[in-house]
Amino acid sequence: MTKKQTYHHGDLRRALLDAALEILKTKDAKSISLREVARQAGVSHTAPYRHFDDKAALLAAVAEEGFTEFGIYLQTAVDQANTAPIESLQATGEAYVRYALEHPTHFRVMFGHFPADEPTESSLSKVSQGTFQILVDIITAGQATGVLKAGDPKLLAIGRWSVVHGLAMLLLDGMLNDAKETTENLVSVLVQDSLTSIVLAPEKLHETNPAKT
Amino acid sequence: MTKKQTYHHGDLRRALLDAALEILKTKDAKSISLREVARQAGVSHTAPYRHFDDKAALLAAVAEEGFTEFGIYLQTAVDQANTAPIESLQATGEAYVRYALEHPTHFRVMFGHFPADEPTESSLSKVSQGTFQILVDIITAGQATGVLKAGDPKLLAIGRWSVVHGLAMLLLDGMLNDAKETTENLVSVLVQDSLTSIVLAPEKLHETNPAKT
DNA sequence: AAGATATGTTTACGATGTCAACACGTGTTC
DNA sequence: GAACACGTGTTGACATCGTAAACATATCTT
Repeated sequence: MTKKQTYHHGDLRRALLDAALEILKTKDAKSISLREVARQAGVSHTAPYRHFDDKAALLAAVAEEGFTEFGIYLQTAVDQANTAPIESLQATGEAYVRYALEHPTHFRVMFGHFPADEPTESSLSKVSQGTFQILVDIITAGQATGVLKAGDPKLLAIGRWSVVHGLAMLLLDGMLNDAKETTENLVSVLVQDSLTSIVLAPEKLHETNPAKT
Repeated sequence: MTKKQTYHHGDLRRALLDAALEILKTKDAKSISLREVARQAGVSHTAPYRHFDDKAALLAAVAEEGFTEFGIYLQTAVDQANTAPIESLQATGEAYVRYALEHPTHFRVMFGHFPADEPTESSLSKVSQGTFQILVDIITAGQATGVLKAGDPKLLAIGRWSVVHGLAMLLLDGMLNDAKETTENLVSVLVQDSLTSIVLAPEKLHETNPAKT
């Protein structure tokens, strides 16, 4: 008997999130159902209501976990890259898109459940802000060492964010299916290209191994 | 009697699309229901099936119309702008985001219903390809006159596309709600900034009224 | 005029999100 | 340790949804 046959589950909230993640491996975010999540977790179809206000709240929690994981993913990319801001930006940019492509359904849940006009105070948006901060920090550092151009770091970060987010979305939506290049190449080239708009010495960008002059 | 009380509707397909568009003014794309569309059009709830395979097909048709309208919107922006490629790119970029913000629900339907891996042969993707072509043409022209840098125009277009699409999406998702700037300013500045990566003489970019030298 | 076909309706089914009422364990208090 | 409140899970119900089948009516073809 592997199951603990208690009436109470122990940590149903956790189990429901896991169940949702499991289902997201197979199904689209919009075709997922609360009842299916409950079924997957082995509980009755209304049990989730003891832990989440409604279906949207469950998905918001899934999204929040996604952002946390996503943040770690990006931070890892930064840590593994050269400490130079340019390489960091390149690495985070590629990692951003890679994550989206590796976790397409989760990624969509993450970005599909924000109320565009409400005050952004939820813990969800706090977490996503944290992820965004990674970018801001790199840029601030790059400006300090004079590698990146001056300007409001937040604004510049939004610019970087837009590029990779747009690219990720277009790829997820299959809009770029008939591009000749490998997706990997496409991403690498476009991210590098876009860096031109923030780097002070663009001519260095296209050296594969940027050497000091 | 304003209604033509015929049993047959006349152009129910059209009416259903209009009904869907009408509902999209109020409701989110994911919470729209086929039955509600039928109700709005004043027909029974299964009537739509005489014109669309299923709900997804109806939404795909809505998306297709969106892309057509979107294409006209962008083309208008191009036509009204200076013929110079840089101004055209700036204008299309801003128009892209503006359209998304003015028609948020429609925009989401447009980009929310592509199967990411299937062969892109639907008439929907044909239309969206056409919209994309506007960008490619501008870039090709700009390269011919030596204003824009060399390189595969399609690739460069994807780069432009990514920026504005990402920006639009992030704005729609409310991820940039606490930016200090006006949305309008934000878009204008970021689009202009991003143009650096494709223009040959970036120093000219920041003149408000670029004069011939 | 007659049959074929296109277009709309009625009815029905299973699935879904959510609510209300109920049942069971666990913790708290005397 | 008994009584009880509360947290957590279940059952049952309801309106709504997407969709299929059977049916009805209008229009087109000949």
